[in-house]
Amino acid sequence: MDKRVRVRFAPSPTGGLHLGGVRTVLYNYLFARAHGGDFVLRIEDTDQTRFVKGAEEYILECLKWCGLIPDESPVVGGPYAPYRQSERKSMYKEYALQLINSGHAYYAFDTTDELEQMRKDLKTDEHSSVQYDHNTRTKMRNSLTLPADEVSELIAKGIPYVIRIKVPENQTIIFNDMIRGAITFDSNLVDDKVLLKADGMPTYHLAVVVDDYLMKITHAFRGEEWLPSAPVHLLLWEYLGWIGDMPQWAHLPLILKPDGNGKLSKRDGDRLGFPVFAMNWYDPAKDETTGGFREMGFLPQAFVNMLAMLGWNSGTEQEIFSMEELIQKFSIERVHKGGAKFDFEKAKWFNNQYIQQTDNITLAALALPYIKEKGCNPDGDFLVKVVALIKDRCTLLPDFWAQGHFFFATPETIDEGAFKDKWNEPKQQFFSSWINELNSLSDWTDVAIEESAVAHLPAFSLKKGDIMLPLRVMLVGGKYGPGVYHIAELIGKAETIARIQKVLAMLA
RNA sequence: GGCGCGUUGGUCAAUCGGCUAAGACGCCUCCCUUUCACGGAGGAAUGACGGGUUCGACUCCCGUACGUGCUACCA
Repeated sequence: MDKRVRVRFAPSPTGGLHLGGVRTVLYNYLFARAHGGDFVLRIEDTDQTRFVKGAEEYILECLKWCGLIPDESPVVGGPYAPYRQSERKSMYKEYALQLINSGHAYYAFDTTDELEQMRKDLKTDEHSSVQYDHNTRTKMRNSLTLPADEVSELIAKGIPYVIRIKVPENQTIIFNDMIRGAITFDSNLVDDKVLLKADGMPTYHLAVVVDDYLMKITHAFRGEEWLPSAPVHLLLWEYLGWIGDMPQWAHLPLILKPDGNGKLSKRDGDRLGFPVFAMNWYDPAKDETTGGFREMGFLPQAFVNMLAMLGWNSGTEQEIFSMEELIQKFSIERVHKGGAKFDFEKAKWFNNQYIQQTDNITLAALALPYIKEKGCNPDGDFLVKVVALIKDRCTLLPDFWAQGHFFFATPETIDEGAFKDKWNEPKQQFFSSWINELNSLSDWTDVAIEESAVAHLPAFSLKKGDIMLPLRVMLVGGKYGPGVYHIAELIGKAETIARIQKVLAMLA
């Protein structure tokens, strides 16, 4: 008896795909999969002035990267095509007209200037924002105030008009939100939203309702910023005679700035040094690129997992979930009501967790581009060994270079300061002498190298601890990295000796 | 200004009337490691505030404060 579950993600192609957007997709996707339903992607490109070329392709690519593939979309099509609202333009007017005929909508001929004037004139200290509603519509030029013949004359003459919804007076509009429960609005405070614009395109308000109906959407999840316009949508479902088919709503909490207040925006990312978009976004109009999580070195699984936990949790202590587990355990009812401040440190922690649980061969392939970018092209098996050794200190993919560059190339800079004040003659002599010993070492393993060093130390009255730091800096360039002898083993005999000699020469 | 939504440590958060208020991130201390990291052991909340209801409230109700969203022929 129950209808097949159908959900949708309906972005407008105006720019990069924001964290919050991806999370909305994710929750939609998880819900659809959990219920054996369909996940559709619908492009809401009704505002031609804000349309950005390439944005749609970018969104598709983001979804692909995240593994959130729609079942129906402008590219793969589907039974309810087209999936771009601009291509559905002709469908909307019919419904707007239907609303006019039933008395729930009307034509309005007010120009932008007239609207502005009205808002200015009626503005008071108490009401800083005046809306076009049951109160003001009687003072404007519309089919409610104008004689019928004049209205048809204006239309016949091609005078631009919009169609507005006629919001009823003194009604309480109630609807149930899957996350927030019952939400109540006073219809007197709801304005007569434009449904059909002068250019013939629908506004979001008409388009969502018509398309959700036509596409048989059963559950509509969207950002909390839509809550205030929900009563308009509700009224539309009712007036169009579709109320029985209205989807169940869930308004998702906002993702907020880590510091200060407000919604997280692209600017905050730039300012605080972390991405806000899923992938790099190039804005052709401004000729600038905004960084994304993908390019910063996040694994898509970690990114998705992190997003899932931002506003939802399973009620257990588990934080790491595979997509399959998320599908199984996610429930919209457990989504938080309050907005969450985005914490980039926690995001990085998720990535580190995924790096640790990824096998070294896969990891080597993921790290390789970042190493090639620096001009090195290590052998595959060698890279896998290096990855195994340094992965626990890597959080983002580029860290494989930062933490392992000395495996692929001789360090360019040497942090002499790290050991120079304790450098002395015996140490100088030890290293000069020891490299000869190393040269004849047949068993080149970390254990053998260490044994060789330990055996050679007493002759110079030195202890193991005396040479550890200098040796490390000689091989690595700084005070970091895995075990020194292990590094020596991996970079090989010739390179080890060469690096020691090089620094010795510098110090002489 | 109006309306909507929210409010548990710095952050994400568990708790759905019994709390000595989980856990994670981050931070700090110590251990391990003669590097760094990992790992291990610890440290830090008078549950925004004020009233109710109740044997008992972080949990329910009301008010206040604060935050946030909307208030376009943008979504």
